[in-house]
Amino acid sequence: MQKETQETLCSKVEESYHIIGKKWMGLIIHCLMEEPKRFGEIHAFIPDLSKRVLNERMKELEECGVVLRNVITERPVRTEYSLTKKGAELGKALKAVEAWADKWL
Amino acid sequence: MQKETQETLCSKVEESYHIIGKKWMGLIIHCLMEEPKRFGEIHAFIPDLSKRVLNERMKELEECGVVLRNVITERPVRTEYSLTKKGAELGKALKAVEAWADKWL
DNA sequence: CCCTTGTGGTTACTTTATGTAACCATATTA
DNA sequence: TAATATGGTTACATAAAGTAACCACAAGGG
Repeated sequence: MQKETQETLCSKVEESYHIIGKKWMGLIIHCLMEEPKRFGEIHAFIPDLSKRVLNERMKELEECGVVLRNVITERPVRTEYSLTKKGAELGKALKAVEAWADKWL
Repeated sequence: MQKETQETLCSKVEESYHIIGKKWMGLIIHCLMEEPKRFGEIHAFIPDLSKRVLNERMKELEECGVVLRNVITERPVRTEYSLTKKGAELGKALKAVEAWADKWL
């Protein structure tokens, strides 16, 4: 028998876990916190993350407004990714998780 | 050319994102924050999460000390999952993410 | 002119993770 | 005797991620 107080899931909460619950998302946001970075720099920072998936993640982060993509039209073309305000605040929230990690892991 | 300040990834940070970066992890911890719950209750709370994966996630959470499994030897056998101290503190950290979600999503 | 370099991708294919539905063991109840 | 309830487990299908080769572009060297 279920409890009477049938809790229900807040869609915002659900959506946030859908974002940070994807593989590599946390680390990507973490590595953009200090300063904007180029594609290759992120890739160098997280070597186990393939270019294919990194590109996919960056598109997702751009689409949900966490990251801004700035294509620099020099040659060779460079792309710089930076956190938006929204993204920077997500990064700050994730610092709580990192503090937990530092204490417990 | 890479920057001189070659940042390197803290393994604790990496590990924490390896935990919360798995599908459903955040929601499972979220739903255990109020009170301990049984297998079926978690499953009812997150209907799209299959029993197969839920069971797998609970084993992982138990193994990394975030969750405690308590098998109640009544019939039918019931299993109650509760957050450990470590898990409760992770939950508190995740509240920062949920607050972000509430503001930005 | 052709060849190599560096960037940020993309492609085709393999491997891993997750979803799905059926099944199981146990005891209680109808 | 059959159905119910719990917390799983199993075999198989689909989706996500890993891997390595490739591409476009211009710059620079020979």
